[in-house]
Amino acid sequence: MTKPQPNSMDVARRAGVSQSAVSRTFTPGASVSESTRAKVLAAAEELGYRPNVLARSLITGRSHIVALVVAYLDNQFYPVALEKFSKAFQALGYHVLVFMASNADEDVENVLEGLLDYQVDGVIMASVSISNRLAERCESAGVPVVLFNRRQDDERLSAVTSDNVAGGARVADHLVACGHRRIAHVSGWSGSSTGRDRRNGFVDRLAAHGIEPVAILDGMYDRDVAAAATRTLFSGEAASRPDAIFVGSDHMAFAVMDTLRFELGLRIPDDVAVVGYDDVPMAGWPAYDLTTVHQPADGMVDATVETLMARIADKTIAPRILRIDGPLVVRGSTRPHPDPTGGHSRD
Amino acid sequence: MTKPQPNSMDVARRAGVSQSAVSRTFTPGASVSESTRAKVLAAAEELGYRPNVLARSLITGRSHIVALVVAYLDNQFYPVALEKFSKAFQALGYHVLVFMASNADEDVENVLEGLLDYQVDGVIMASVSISNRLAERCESAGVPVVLFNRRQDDERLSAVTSDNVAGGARVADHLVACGHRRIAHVSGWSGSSTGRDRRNGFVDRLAAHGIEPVAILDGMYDRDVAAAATRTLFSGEAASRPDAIFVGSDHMAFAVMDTLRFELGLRIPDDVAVVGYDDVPMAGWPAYDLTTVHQPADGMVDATVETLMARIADKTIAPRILRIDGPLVVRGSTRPHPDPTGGHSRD
DNA sequence: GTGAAAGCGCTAACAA
DNA sequence: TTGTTAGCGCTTTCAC
Repeated sequence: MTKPQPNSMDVARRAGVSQSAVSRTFTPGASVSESTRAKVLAAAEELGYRPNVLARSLITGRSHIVALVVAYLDNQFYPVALEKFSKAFQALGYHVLVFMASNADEDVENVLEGLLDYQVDGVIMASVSISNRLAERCESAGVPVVLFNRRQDDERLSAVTSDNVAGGARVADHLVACGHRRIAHVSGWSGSSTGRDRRNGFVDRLAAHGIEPVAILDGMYDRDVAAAATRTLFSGEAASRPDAIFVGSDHMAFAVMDTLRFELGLRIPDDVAVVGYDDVPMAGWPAYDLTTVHQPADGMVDATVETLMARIADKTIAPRILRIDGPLVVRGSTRPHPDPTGGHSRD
Repeated sequence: MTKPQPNSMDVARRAGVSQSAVSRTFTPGASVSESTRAKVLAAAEELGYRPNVLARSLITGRSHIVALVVAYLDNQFYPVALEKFSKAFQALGYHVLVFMASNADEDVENVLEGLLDYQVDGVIMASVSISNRLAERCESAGVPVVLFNRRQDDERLSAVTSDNVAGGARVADHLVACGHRRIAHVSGWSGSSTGRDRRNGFVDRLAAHGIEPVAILDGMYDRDVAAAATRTLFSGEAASRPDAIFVGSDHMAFAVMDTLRFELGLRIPDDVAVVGYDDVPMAGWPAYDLTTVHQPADGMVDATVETLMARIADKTIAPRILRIDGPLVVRGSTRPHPDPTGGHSRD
């Protein structure tokens, strides 16, 4: 049952050629005559031979393995991205090795060691919560890194995000256009660039409309924290309560909506409007029907893959920082005000 | 910036010992004196040396890589499982290489080749839709396989599932106890063992109660198909419409509920009761509050990991087929009938 | 175009 | 306990 895997020498013997002829047959750019190539292929087929990628990587220095570092998969945006990443890399002859990591310093070390141990050709950091040091240490060890859905102030690191500042601004415009004036924000983790950019874009544009948010609470990208924040928003005087909430991610927005409807008994959008960020598939499900900023996962993944592959091919090229814009998708969790109090328009 | 990674020879020179001493220091069971060990560790630390896992695997025949083959990550059960798998393997010094695969024959070949190319130590098939042949060919190539959340009639393959037959039966009991008599089933893909087992357990137990389902439609584990099935169920005469639906997975159940509420204008559970299967986190969210059969993901993952590791350690051990039972979690999508027509009880 | 030979970084006998 | 010596399976000069 357990046939030992044949190696290139077995194939060479069977084909009546040298071992290097076998290697050449399986090396894309190498020079082999059609006849030997045919003999080798035939022998390989009969024996069920496939070159050992690991052995090859020893000599070429390319493992054809890419690491994906991610903190959690609760937020549907990440599994969706993971699926796309895996398919994209598979099509390029690469494969994705998964590393789960929290913020803990200990984790950072373990993950780093793992990355280096497996000689990964590149790293995608899809987590918002992993320490910055990790990316820097990978780069300084010669392993290209691309940050996905986050960026750092460090300009030496490649990063692909949506245009979070513009997205936040777009939400502000929309809520104002809907006639809202008492607006709250349950933000993404303020330790993450993504959370900060969305908040800043939102708050600044609100200010341009002459509006200050009634409250800004950090939702930590966590359902429970976001739910608690929602309760806080509605615990005070009636006058201080928001009539619209911008939530820093769809994942949290669902928790906010659940709390609003089922715990506080409020109607969406009649009593409170809600806007999210990401446009994960679930946002389009009728149960939520959430107005949200679309993050173009396809485009972001493609850009990330391309950037990483370029840096793998040539480590000397300059890092890229890409911002891929996405539209606001208006759904049923917000409703244009029939008679906007202030008549503010979008520009 | 790009320091070349040091190798064991560099460390040996620096520590003033032989290269094998370095190897021994990093090989758990090897015999090294405390003094050389200390010297090696110091030198390694200074140089930032870590053994190359790939080179090691060439000689040991263990890559410390496990493949996870999966078809899609839409169904929340799979990302949750993936996260647990990755963490569990990381704790054991293994890592997960992801392979996305559809049913297509072409995919089966590509995935198989990928698995063999990377010399993975073991394979977890978490997909319900990948061809049976793949698992068999891995095993016959000497790569241990464990099926996750599915099984095959082939007794030579290890498999870990929940007790799908018992789970289906439990749903039948519950719906009957709730007083329902016009019961429909939107099943999981009938090409999958999981889909068939749940259906059979359900239908057989219903029969024991003297009830025949009003309809059984294959939902293919797909939201759109399940939604279409729901429309079909309610397209006929009022008398032929179900007052309860058992759906073969939570993922489909959400689509069924959305269709029921927002397209057909029906109330759950008043007009129609709905039961799912899996108990993914979302099933507990108030927006759905879905009665469902709990699949113990933790237990299933642990059992799968353990089974796979055992077979990696000793390929001659017999395959295990494990069924891990989970309870029915009753939530708001079903309601006990105040006055059950037939007075059927659960046993 | 082809084979011989050297080595990628490591582990595992084998002597010492 | 230690160093020396063979490889693991492959790619890549280098002569031919």
